[in-house]
Order: sequence, then structure tokens, then C-alpha cells
Amino acid sequence: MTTSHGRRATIRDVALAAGVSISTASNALNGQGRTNAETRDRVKHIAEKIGFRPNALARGLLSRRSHSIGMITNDTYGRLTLPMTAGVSEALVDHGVSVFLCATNNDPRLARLHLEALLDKQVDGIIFTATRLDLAPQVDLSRLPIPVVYAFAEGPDTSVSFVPDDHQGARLAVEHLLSLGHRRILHITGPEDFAAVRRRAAAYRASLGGEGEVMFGPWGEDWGHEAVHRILTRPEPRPDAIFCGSDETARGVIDALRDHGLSVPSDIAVVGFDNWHVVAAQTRPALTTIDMGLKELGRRAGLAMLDLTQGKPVASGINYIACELVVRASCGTDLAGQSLMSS
Amino acid sequence: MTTSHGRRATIRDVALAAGVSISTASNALNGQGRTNAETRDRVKHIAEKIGFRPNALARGLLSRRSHSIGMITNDTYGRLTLPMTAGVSEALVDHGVSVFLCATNNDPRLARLHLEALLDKQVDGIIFTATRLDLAPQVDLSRLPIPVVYAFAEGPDTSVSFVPDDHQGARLAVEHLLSLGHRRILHITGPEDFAAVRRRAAAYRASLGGEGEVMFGPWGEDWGHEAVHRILTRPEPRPDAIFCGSDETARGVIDALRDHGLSVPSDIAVVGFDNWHVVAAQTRPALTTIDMGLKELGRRAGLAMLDLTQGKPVASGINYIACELVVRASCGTDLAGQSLMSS
DNA sequence: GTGAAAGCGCTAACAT
DNA sequence: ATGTTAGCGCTTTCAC
Repeated sequence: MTTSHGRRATIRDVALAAGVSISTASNALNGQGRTNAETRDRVKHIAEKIGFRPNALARGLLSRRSHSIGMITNDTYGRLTLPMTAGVSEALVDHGVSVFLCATNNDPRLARLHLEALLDKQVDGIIFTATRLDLAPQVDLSRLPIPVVYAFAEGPDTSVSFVPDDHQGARLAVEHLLSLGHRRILHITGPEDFAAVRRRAAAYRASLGGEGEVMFGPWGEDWGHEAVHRILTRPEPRPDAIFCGSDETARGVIDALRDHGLSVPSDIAVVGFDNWHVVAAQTRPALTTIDMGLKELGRRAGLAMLDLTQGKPVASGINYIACELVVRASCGTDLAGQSLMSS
Repeated sequence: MTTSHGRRATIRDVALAAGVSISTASNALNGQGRTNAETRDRVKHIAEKIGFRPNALARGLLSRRSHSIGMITNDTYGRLTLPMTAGVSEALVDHGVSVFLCATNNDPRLARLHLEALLDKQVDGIIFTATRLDLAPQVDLSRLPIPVVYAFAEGPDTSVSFVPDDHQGARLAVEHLLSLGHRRILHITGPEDFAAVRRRAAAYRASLGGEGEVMFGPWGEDWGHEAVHRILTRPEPRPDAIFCGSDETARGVIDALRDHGLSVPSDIAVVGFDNWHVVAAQTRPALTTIDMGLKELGRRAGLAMLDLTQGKPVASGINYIACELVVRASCGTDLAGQSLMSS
């Protein structure tokens, strides 16, 4: 991949070895057809032999395209960012585009520093990513001379954004429960000030024809325990299924139900949201849940960025990426026939 | 940050506006002192006013330093990679160095593609990262013309590597248990073919003066349940504490103990390993565990890379980064006085 | 079909 | 102290 003698081979070396001029070598390699076939083959062969690879910096200087983009995230934890980054990379690596990852840790100073470094490096575009949909960047991305795409974040109306389709995902969950014969479905979820939480709750209600009960609370397993405790110590009829706004909450719910001697899914079925493997797969029983397709979301964002950098038109607005239902054991796969089926 | 008229301001624009030559402008900005103070101030002021920022591509072409490095990881999940990347970035961003993140997904083709793109972009160095210490890169990094640093991976002897100090971490855990008065400490851990597992087990045995019992098994919570079942259904005296090789295993252990009517930490104390927040903080009781300091590990790797790219000597070999004990509730904080203290 | 020359934006000799 | 010149590695007119 490199010449044995330190410095990489340049096009000059190729030209020299082939006995042609630099420009002919360039023509031959980039195959503009304006070269003699014999010469072209010879040059190409020599280039390969001495391991010539064009210097992307030099190319970028001339073409004004660095073939690199920046990704700015406030997530230090990685659960959301890495799958998305992998998706972005996957879409771009075949086009020779690499991704700078910048973790701002929610620090405006860091965000500014990273942004400046990216602009200095002439990135072709920037993808902004957050840990929650309604979190704004800590720097102004609206007046940049390069395209900006929002992934798992909602940019201004004129920009291009990709977010999970929380509405469809929640509907998927509820309809799955309905199809299994459950009718008294409860929704235990996160804090109402999260956009995603409100959307999932709205979709849940809509799927139930406007009925249903939503319990908002903090994220985390504790809230699952607490919520279960509340519903089991009150007089009303018990739910026969619970749709949770996150896998962590669902895990708390399932553990609490077991503590109370109720069995999942036969007494109460549970569906989660996130498909966060370490939680969903380890819950007993393993969690039926909604996968947000983060890698696919990243891939889509990457493809959009590719189009933008190539000057192709991309429709502005928010793109909702479909969620998927992942069926595990916490929610019986049998259709109907449940004892608590009557509403 | 940018001129209003599309293209970024170049040093030419600065020179023009200041009425000096390009090289004088360059001198003034890079303050080699070889400029008249008045001119320098004027140039600097104008540069700031029109928002001039040097083109890093052009600079890199000349200086042969791109001020960017590549990070190659096989982790799609992010639990290890993102904290480390954040640490690397943190160490480098102040020096204007940005980080390309390349997720290979364990695919050699992807790894090769990414590596080529990085080399083409003239990265100043490459940091290789893996999800387990003894995992080798899918591409040959040994004959690269640029420095390579291994983070959470062990490179060849001649290279620079940073790994968690599993030995010290495990000792920390066991000594903590000993200091609380526990004597019959059991070790339930992962598969023996993991280097980290063997090290933790060895340190555990050493801390116990060569005594102790190690139960190897698959990662995951199930193994925790299974292992607890085994020790509770056999005749020998019960352990009064369990040191687990991962937080997930520890969670399984704690849940299983509770199922068997044993209480943590009063009957049996438990310590985990990883400080993986979603697991450790949600366990009931919350998990006392070992934090591997991944961000610090990344920071150290970043600093080493910085030195290497500046031609400073860096000692080759493996650097062990100290782990930290994080005390939560699964392991009483009281000293001695435990009922089971007698060995 | 091929090569000489200009230039991307910048820095660093070397003159002046 | 400042300006002129050359050149980093590459692509691209434009002569020949």
C-alpha cells in the first residue's frame, strides 16, 4: 500500500517511471478517454506497482471537496450515536467519504471548537445528532456555507432531518397487543417534556380510539416499579397489557410484576421501546420491543448528505424512519384466546 | 465565521484588504515576530473582521500534517468506543486535531476501505480500538508510514498500547470485600478465552493468597442466575461475597439471590465490573463495581498520538490504565462487624 | 494523444 | 520589515 521508502509515491513518481508527463499520467489514471489505450494501461499498471494513491488533500484543494464530513453529537454514552455513525459511514465509505466524529459533551465551547476545526478542514457537510429529538445544537448551524443534515434531531423547517417514526412505532406496539386480544392496555412512559414521549403517547391514544391511560414519569427502571405499584394498589380493573415508553421502564415493570406474583405475559403482557439489547434481551422474559432502526436512520442521513454535496436536490423537512417490532417472550405470540380478552 | 458571499475568505483577501503582500499577511498572522507590530495588528484585525480562517487542506499539503487522525473500531454498539473516542477528541481538539471514526463491523473489506481512505487523507496517525483486548485488527497496521496506537487492544511489542489494568481493578474489588470483613469470596465471570477474564481471575486468586473459586461461563445475566443456582444447591459452605467479572453477570447474580430469598448485601455482598451505567445503576440494590476509566484511557491514547505525530519519543509497550472502585449499595459500606465475618 | 503551464491556498526560503 | 519566488500534489485548460 505504500512504497518502502518512507514518503508515499506521488503522481510525479508514476509519470517518471512511465516516461510520460505528469498531466498525461493524471489523464491516464482518471481515464478521461483522451489517452492512448496502450499508454493508459502502462501508467495504470505502474501506478499499481509502486502503490500510488492520490493525495486527497491536494485533490480537495483543487476540487473544493474534501470527501469528509463532520458529525457533531452531544452523546458521550454511545447508545444512539455509534449505530447512527456506523450507518452514515456505511453509506459513505464506498464513495470515499470519511466521517469526523465530534463529541461536544453538551459544552458550547467544545462545540464551537469542533465546528471551527471541521470548517477549517473543509468538510463537505455536517450531520448534527442529539440524544433527544428536541435538543438544539450548542452552536449556530443555520448560516453555514455547507449543507447540514439532522439525524435523531429536528432542524429548522428549511433543513433536512431524519428522526424515528415514533408515531408508527407506538402504533406498531399497540396494534400488536390488540391483535393478541388485549384490550385494557396501559402506557407507562418517560417525562412529558420529551417530544418523543408525547408522540408515542399520542399514537397510543389514537390506536385505542382516543381511550387509554398514560402514566408519565422519569426514565429508568425505578419508575417502572413505582408505576406498577400504583396500579396494583388501586381499585380499578387491572390492565391486561402494558406498553412502555422505554426498555428500561419495561424492565422495571416486568420485575415489579414478578415481585407482585403476576406472570408475564400470561397475566399481563409487556412491550418496550428501544430494543436496547443489554436491557431487552436480558429481561426475563425477554422483551418484545420496538427497534428504531438507528443504523438505517444514519444510512439515510448519509445518503442525503451525499446528494447534497453533489448538488442534487433533497427535499427539506422531516423524514420519519420506520420502526420495527421485535417479538420476544414478554408478549405472547399466540393470537387471541386470552382469558382477559373481554374488555 | 464565514463571509456572506459563499466562498470562504482566503489569505489573499486579507492581504488585499490590508494592502500588503500575501506573504506579509501570512507572517503577520503566524506571528513569527518578523513583522512590524503595527502591520501585524492591522492584518490580524482585518483577518478577524472578514472572518478569515486558514484552509487546513492547503496547510496540510505543505506541512505534511493533516491535523486529523483515524480511529478504527469493530464496535457497532458503542459502549466502549464512544467514551474512548470522546477521550481522544478531548485530548486533541485543543490542538486542532480531529478524529475520523471508522466502524468496521468486523468486516475486513470495510476495514481495508476505511484504512485506504484514511491514508489517502493523510491522517497523522491511527488509533485502533476493539471490543476485546485480544482481538486483532482485520487489516495489517504494522507496516504503516504513520504511527499507530492501540486503545483497549494490544498491539505488537514495538507499538504503543493502552488497556485497562484488569489486574489492579480486580484486586480493588476483592480488597474492598476483604476490608468489609468478607472471607469466602467467590468469582463468577465470563469465558476463559477472554484475556481480560483470565487476568481478573488471576488477580482475584492472588488477592486471596492463591485460594478462591472461579466459575467461568458465558457473558450475560443468565449465567449469573445459573451460577447462583449451582452454588445454592450444593452442600459446601456458601460464599459471603461474590465478585463478578461483568455488571451483567452481577445483575443476574443479584436477581437470582433475591429469587432465592437471600438479601444483598447483608447475606451476600456483590461487586461487579464495568460500571456500565444502564446495568449498574439500575440493579436493585445498585451495583458496587469497577470503572475502567475508558474516557481517560482514550485521553491517554490521544496524548500519546499527539507526541508521536510531533516526533517526540513515546515508550513502546502496554500501558495499564488504573481502574476505579465505584461504591454503591450492593456491597455494604460498613467496615467489618458483619455476622459472617468469621472465615 | 501528449505536454507545458497555471493555479487551488498556503508557507518558507530568499531577496530587497 | 516587506515582497518575490518557488513549491506542496494534483487537475485542467490549451497549445502542439
